[in-house]
Amino acid sequence: MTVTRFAPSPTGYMHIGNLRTALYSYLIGKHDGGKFILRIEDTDRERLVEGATDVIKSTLNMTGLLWDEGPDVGGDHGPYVQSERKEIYMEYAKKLVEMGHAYYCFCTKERLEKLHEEDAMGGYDRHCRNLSKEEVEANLAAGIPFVIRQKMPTEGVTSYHDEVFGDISMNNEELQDQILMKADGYPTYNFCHVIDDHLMGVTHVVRGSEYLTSTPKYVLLYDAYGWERPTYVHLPLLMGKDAEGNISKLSKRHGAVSFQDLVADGYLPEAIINYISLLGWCPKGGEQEFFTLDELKEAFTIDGVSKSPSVFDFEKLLWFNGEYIHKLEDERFTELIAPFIKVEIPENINKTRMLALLKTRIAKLSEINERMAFFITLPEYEKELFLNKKNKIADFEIVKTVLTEAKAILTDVQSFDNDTLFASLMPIAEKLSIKTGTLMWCIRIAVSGLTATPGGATEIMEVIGKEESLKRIDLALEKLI
RNA sequence: GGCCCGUUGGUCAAGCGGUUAAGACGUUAGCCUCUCACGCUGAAAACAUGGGUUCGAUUCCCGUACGGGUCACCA
Repeated sequence: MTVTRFAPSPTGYMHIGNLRTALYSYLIGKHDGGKFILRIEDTDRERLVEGATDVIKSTLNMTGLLWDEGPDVGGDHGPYVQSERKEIYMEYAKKLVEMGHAYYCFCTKERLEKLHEEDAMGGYDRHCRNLSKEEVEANLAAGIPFVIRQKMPTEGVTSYHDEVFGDISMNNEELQDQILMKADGYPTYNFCHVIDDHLMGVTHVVRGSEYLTSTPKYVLLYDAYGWERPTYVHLPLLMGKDAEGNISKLSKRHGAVSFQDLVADGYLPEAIINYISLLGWCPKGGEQEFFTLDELKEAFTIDGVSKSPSVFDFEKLLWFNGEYIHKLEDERFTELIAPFIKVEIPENINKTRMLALLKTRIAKLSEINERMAFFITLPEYEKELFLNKKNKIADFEIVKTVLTEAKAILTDVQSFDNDTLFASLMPIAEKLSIKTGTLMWCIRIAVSGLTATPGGATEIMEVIGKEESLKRIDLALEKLI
């Protein structure tokens, strides 16, 4: 059975690139009915951010990436928070020392810093690699702080297979004797993720391609313990493009790049998931572009994952988001939009009708206030707004006539709904021998103060009601005098 | 700098030796229409580059250029 995991470290917000990794990992796990594990990698005690784990969990919950094992839900391989597994790592590290694949290192930070100053790319000089057993015992007994380092082979080549990138080989001389256990007794990522992945039965390691060149070191660890290597699936990076057109790893300088930023800006989780699923992956045939999470589970295969990095395109996300919003049930839309509405909606406004008009015209929820403002307050406008070449309105006489006629009719209209309004006003066009467009153009501007509006004149009047409509027409008439 | 990886329109991308090189976003010209939006019909726009291999390379191999990643007591 396929078992995948998402193993973030709780250091802050949920980066969109991280979310994509979680998504792909989830999809690979679930594609053929396997398991998806959530593991919290909190071994860096200095970078811990309070509440970050909750952000991770809520993001996963909101997007539907539910984990089968992990915090809150438990499982047979817990605990799923690395800080609670501390003893396990030390035990395995010591075992590795005994087997001759790791060693104690007593070098001070100062010495290491000096080494770095002398040669920034030189790495550790393996000073403690060949300490005698007696020296080690003595140092340990004296309580000198230590770390445990992996003993890398100094020659030869280490190779592994990656499902996306193919075969990767590294000369062993490139490999550093990396630290497995830190002086504070916590393991490094380089070590504990291997232990955990093995212990938790992870079959597919899915992560960003920044790990491509360090994976040989991990593979060596599996080999040292005599464990079966997992299947590696490295994902291409997510990039961003800045104002100057430069492309680099997606980061804050490119805008809102955390899941919660996007949600706060009015993007729907489903739209975000749909969009990022297509960033670096393409379904067989490459045609379908709308996917629910279930459809993604069905369609997702590793051979559709791309090797080259992709640039995150906010324009296209916006388009996706608009599509998702437009397809929302009115009721659901009303529910979702509520927290974004920052103003009091007056009594006269038919909120249901207004939201229905707006729903199909906004691309993200945060646009709502700006888009509905004219319903609530008539914008300031000059009478010249009525002039329009296409409708052959060159002077204000026709506008005045139309509005006067309209006013007379509207005063007597009982039911102020769109159909009735339209039917009642149409005779004016006939009487004056003007086109529907011309007729409505005059009225629409009078009741909206805008040349482009969501919905037509009669729809707007339905929203703002009889009293307000007449008031706005009167105001227009005054302007025209 | 060493090592690793990548390179199809502005962006996401299909393609897996022979194609008029799909599709989507964006841009743009129209149509529709009660303006806008939707929808519909079009348009412009791409195989980084030089060598091979082959009857034939966008596709396979090598070099070059460009881009990215990585070399931490961070993950």
